[in-house]
Amino acid sequence: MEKYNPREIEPKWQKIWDEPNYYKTEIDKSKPKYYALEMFPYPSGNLHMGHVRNYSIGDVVARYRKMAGFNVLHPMGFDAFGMPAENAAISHGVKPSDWTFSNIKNMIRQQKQMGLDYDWNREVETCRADYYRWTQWLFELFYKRGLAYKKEASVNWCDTCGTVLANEQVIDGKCWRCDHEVHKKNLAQWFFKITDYADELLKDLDKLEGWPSRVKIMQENWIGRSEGAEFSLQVDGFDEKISVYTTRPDTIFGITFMALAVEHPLIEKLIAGQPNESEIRQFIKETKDMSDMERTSSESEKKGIFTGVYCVNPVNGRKVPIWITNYVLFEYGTGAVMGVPTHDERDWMFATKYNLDKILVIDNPAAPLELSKMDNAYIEKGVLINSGEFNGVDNESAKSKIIDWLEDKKIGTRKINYKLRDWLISRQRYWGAPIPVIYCEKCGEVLVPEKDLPVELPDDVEFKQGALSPLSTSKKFNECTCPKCGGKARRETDTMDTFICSSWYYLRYADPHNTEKPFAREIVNYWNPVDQYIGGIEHAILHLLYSRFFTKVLRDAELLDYDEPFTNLLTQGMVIKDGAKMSKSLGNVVSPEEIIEKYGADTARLFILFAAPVERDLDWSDKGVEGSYRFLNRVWRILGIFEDAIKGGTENYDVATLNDEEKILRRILHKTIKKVTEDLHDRFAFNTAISALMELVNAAHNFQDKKINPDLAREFAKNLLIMLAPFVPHIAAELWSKFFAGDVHKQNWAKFDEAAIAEDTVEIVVQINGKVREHINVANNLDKAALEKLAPTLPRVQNLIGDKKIVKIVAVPNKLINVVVR
RNA sequence: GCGGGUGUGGCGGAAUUGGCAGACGCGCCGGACUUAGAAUCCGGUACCUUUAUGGCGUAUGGGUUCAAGUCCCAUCAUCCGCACCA
Repeated sequence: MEKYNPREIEPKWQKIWDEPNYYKTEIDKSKPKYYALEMFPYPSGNLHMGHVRNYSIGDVVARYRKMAGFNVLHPMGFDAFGMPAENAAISHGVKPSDWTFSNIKNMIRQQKQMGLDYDWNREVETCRADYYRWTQWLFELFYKRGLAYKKEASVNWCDTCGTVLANEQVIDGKCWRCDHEVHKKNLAQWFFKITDYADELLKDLDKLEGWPSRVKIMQENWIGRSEGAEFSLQVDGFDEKISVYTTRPDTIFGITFMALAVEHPLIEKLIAGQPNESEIRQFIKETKDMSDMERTSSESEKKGIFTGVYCVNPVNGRKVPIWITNYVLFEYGTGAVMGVPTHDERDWMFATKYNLDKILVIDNPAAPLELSKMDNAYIEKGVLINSGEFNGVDNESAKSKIIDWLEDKKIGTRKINYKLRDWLISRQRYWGAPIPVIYCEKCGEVLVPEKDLPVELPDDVEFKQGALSPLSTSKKFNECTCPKCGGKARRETDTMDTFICSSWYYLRYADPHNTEKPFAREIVNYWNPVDQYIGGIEHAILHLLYSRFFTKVLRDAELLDYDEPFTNLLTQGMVIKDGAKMSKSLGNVVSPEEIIEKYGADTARLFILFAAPVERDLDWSDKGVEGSYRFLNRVWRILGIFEDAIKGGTENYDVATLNDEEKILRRILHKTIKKVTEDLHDRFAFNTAISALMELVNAAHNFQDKKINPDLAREFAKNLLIMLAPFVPHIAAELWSKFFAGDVHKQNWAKFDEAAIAEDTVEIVVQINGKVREHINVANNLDKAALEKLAPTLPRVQNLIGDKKIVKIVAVPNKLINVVVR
């Protein structure tokens, strides 16, 4: 047989697979369906190793499931709107669409070079009008359901990107894309009301058994549900109340001051005419000028200023001073906080700094507290004191009792709060889906009628760094007539956050050419939800939370009939080299295309799947790649050695004719089938599946200088190639074509023969006091009682025991015997 | 600070349900083939010692158990997420 030459065979098979309908997927109710999906990429222009890892994992899953009898949907597409295309326009004068489409073309070429089994008939590109038409349609659906609204708010603004950002897209006070500091701006913006679904998004995390708990915990924290009470304090001398939210109603009798966020709307009224008004205004200004990072860091010093006004604690009538502070967040709760220094660390620090009163309301029954000796807030459990009729109640049960009492007396109410904010979806950018809204002087805000969708992106726009939305520079885009009254109107010039485009693409794959609606309900109900979603952990909140939200809204709109979009989620680890993530600045980038050129796609795939478990970070090793290449050569060579035998073998043969050595090989073969099947089907343990295949090939090497039974050789080759097919599709297809008819990728998955695995005798371990002292061969499945009887008769055991006494014998069939002596 | 993960040879990793620690691969050492090299093939490779029916060993210290990498408690290291959310 000729030498293994991936450069020749890989393009050969890729050409065959590229024929229009080779991977075409259709609904087939005779088989269980399986939807395997990798997160679609942003078309940056080139695949990186992270993509290679992602797609290699997905390809094994999809190819294996196909062979195992599932009707598999495995599509690919591009998350094609976004800033970089626009930056290319700004700096190189290239049209964003040209830049994007040429990048997509190159990435598809690279994906095909990897031998991935996508159904390209279903490809979606979110920047195409036939896709964003439906993104706009979905926006209108949200609008009609009261889930899209425009309001003026303090929002995150990134100067470098020249646009606003959602809370989820601000990481440590910095922009998720360009890493520049973000600051607050007051702007009228579009929001999606994700908070309406906060409770369900939280509760349904329990349904996601197939998700890593890490991701679920991150989402749980992000949603940030808390239970508490809301009540108001009357402002002394004003006809105003200050509403506060607290999770510690048990400390309500300990309020000694009131703390307001600098943005609190009541402040203007309170400070007008106060002697230190200008000083107060100065403090507010300074605080507002601080960066978000500084302001929200728990490290920063707590500062405040007294308004000169008091309010009244409704539970005990105590008059407490109202302060304006830098540590109360306007966005959360009511923007006002009750100050209980004795039982809250922040309040303690604040009260200490400004010499405010402190009242103990919870005592430690084990070691009674003395205020004068405390240098910290007491935040442990305890019993209420100084709390009227609640004295003596333990603080945990007091929480609920006090809320009941507040409700009874109509002072306050039980309240659930979330950290989750509504999703800010408008972007002052060009390369995105235009928000389909028209502003009419008479009729106000009007949706573009469905029949007029899509609102297409114009091309007479100017791209300038930092300028406002480029769409506002397009005359033909801006000027329009009102769909209601026909009068002069103008269009919304903001586009949608690209995370909206990616919140529903996995639905479009199911029905990608539908021109009547985004997708047909029954088709989506067949293919979706996604059975196995695969991607990076960086989307733990962003994309994965938004998609869950979309799914629930679409379900309520009766467009689909399930609750969660992704049944199982696999978060792959990063590809690192020399201890760091591959990056241009570190100069440790390995180009997938170079590796494929040198060793072939099969080697690249094999290495990346073998080198580490999928969830863990993968250390790139050039030597390791060579090892994978070596293995494929070994496979090629051993089948070459067996060539005549394989061709001369038959498929149904009498196993009894095999000699002992051949029986051992056959046993290893069937054990391997069992192991690989388990590793692929329920564990995604690709690394151990591959190591089992390596062991099998090593075992076959015993026959390199010997004659091998042709029937066994054929059985071996057939099953080996079937098992290799999902991992290394090209070499498997090529070798298969040399020995067998048909297409290896359309074979049924290998089945193991339980009888072949069973052994007559098994080796078990004999321990004395837990230490291995002897290995013996006994009949397979020899029972406990027999093993217990056997142990003391062994000469070695008798020798070692000497005159010590046997206290106990523990026997585990097919495993071990432990003789306990004293 | 809170929450979560991880810690096993020179390296990547295996041990799935508490049952022979180190599978498989890399590297290294030795051998075969070769004029020689490459490639390939075969063998060895945790550590220690008195070299064998030996001891010791899975971050550290303790515990449970006939038996612990695996379970429990504490500590250390490291990575990730959140972080003034009242």
